[in-house]
Amino acid sequence: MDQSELFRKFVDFTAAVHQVKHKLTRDIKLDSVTPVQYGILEYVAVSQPVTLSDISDCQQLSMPNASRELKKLSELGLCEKFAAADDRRKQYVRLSAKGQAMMDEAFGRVEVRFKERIRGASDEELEEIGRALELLRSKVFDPGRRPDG
Amino acid sequence: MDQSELFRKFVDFTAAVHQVKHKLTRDIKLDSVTPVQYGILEYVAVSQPVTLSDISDCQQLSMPNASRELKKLSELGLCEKFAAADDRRKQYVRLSAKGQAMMDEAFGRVEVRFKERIRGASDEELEEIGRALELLRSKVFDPGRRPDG
DNA sequence: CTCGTTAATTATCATTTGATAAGCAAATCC
DNA sequence: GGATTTGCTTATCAAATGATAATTAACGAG
Repeated sequence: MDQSELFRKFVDFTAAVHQVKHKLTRDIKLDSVTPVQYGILEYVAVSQPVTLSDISDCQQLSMPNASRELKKLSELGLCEKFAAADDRRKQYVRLSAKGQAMMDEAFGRVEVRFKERIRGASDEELEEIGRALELLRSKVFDPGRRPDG
Repeated sequence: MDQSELFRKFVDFTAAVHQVKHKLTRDIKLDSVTPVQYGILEYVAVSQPVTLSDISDCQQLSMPNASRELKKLSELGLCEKFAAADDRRKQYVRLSAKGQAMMDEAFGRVEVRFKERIRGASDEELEEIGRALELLRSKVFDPGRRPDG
């Protein structure tokens, strides 16, 4: 397997991931929350607490736009901001109880679909899948990875 | 590894894939083409020839919106439509020479970045990565997969 | 202390995107 | 052969998103 062949697999794979993820989550996105906002909530849910800058970096939003969307989410009562102890410029963000409940419910529904999707896999296959996820995560899809790292 | 643990890995993994893909392609998207249009071009490039309906399904666009965006791409000289021989209602789409050249160039630039990213991996690791991609592709991320399939 | 930098906010604007209604021609069904 | 369905198109509207400039407050270096 040379690198170019691997690249073709990579392209194909990422397209498939994107499509499958979309299928699993399409009608999950609660009303009153736009797709971008849902992405933010998902990110906060997994990585909280995070700063505005984290959101901006990881969700590829400019700071002004991230700030705007977060303000809306706060107004909806789904997120809370609180000042960082160490640096008073920073705003940490976490889900409110309401936001947490909403995301728990959303993840729960996605989880059901995910399980349908892997239904029929043996224990051994599940192990295999888990190992493959971790392998790719560490060797290819580690967002922090720098070419010279 | 139980299914719920696997699900958590899955969520984490898809987020990472999304983020890495974005990093690899962010400033690739040529001017004069919007992100949605770039997505269409990428899809057509990989799967051509495709029908309007295929694009609508796979890029999650309504038919009217898919039609509109494709019209713009045609006007830019990046795509060509041609009637299907069997069914005169259908419109097949493929890249024009110009569009193909543009996508070749775009993929080429992404490929360079991808190779930087996996630089340092041994031949054996590349094999491993390739196998992992295929495994996940077939067992988890096959977009066509039906729960009862 | 001052200067430059960082984190975030507000305001504003253009563009992109999503959604809907209406229409047409070709295919399919009875 | 008339009704229905499919594949696509056009037009239009509202909403979401992206981009920019200007501002504030806090931090950090010298």
